Amino acid sequence: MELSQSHQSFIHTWGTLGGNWGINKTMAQIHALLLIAPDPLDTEEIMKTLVISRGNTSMNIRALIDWGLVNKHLITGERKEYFVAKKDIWVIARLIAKQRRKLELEPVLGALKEIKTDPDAQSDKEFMERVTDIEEFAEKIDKIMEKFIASDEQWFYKMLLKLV
Amino acid sequence: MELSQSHQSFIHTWGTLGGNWGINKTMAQIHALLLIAPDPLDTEEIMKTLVISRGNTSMNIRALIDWGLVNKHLITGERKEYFVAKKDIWVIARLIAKQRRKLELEPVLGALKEIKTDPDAQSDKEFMERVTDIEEFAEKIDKIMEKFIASDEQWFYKMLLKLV
DNA sequence: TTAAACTTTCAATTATTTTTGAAAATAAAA
DNA sequence: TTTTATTTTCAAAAATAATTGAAAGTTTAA
Repeated sequence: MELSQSHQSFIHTWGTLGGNWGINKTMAQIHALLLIAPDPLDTEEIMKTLVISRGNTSMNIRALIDWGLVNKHLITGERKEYFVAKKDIWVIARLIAKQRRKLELEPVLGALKEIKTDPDAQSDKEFMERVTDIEEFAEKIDKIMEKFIASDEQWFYKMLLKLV
Repeated sequence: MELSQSHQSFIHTWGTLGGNWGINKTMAQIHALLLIAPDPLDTEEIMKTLVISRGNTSMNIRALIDWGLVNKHLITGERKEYFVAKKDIWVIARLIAKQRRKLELEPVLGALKEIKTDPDAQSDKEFMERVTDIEEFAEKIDKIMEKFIASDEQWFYKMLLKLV
């Protein structure tokens, strides 16, 4: 598959954004390619289009499937696997939020709670205050994300109306 | 300055979190150290406490000041500069959101708009739909961040009440 | 002025992350 | 079975990012 200029820009943009969001560049680019592909693609085609190795392609497709952003698509009579991306940006955002919450926020919350159990820390008033402030803040962000992840699109738009 | 176990954990945790948030590890660790330091610290003390080089320390303090997370603190009669971190987690969150919006979201919005002007793209119905969906979503996130950045703490708590 | 105190810069080094590609594993077909 | 098609793994290589530290730059004091 030849990529037009605008398709390339899109893949590049999505790749850069991914880099900022804990998704590696190749993973984001494969995702971008599948997002704009009208039909399911196989590994071979993804490799060739993005000019990346077989191993890299395989690993990152796997990751996309783990995150729930991409699904396998089997074509009867064909042996190899094809892949399709979920197209709804709302669904995509929720899936990404879910992973980031799990991989980043939860461990930090755990670590902060752990720190607060240290007797040394407890005797340091200022320090405890700082840790507690941050913990409470992180807890709130966690709650918002939880809500967001479990929500439907309507909730999001209602929220926007209230906010903006 | 000797760091207690809990202080070390805190600095480590904050450093890890920073890594996920576009802030480099050292920058986040210096920030963490200043967050829990009862008094302003000078470059020498930061270097020694975190066991990092002078150059690294200088560059990252500079970055923290650019982001608005840290302020210089001059002591009369002393020649060297001391540094203090803003302690209010609410203020910190807004300052970080401001940078991330500028460095990450805005360029993506720009790129998406650019892509939409390409005649090639405009004739590709599916592609335009995808790009437009993402653009509209990003626009909404941008608006929320703008609101958040300009808001006060009350706004945030009111929002939380509405949401959760 | 000059010297001392302190800060910044940046080329070179070191550490970390990503990618490759060939071999091993798996699965379907003959 | 055995062969062929396809996917996965992972050690080594390449690419990228972070860090050092010594030299250059600044600023203040003498």
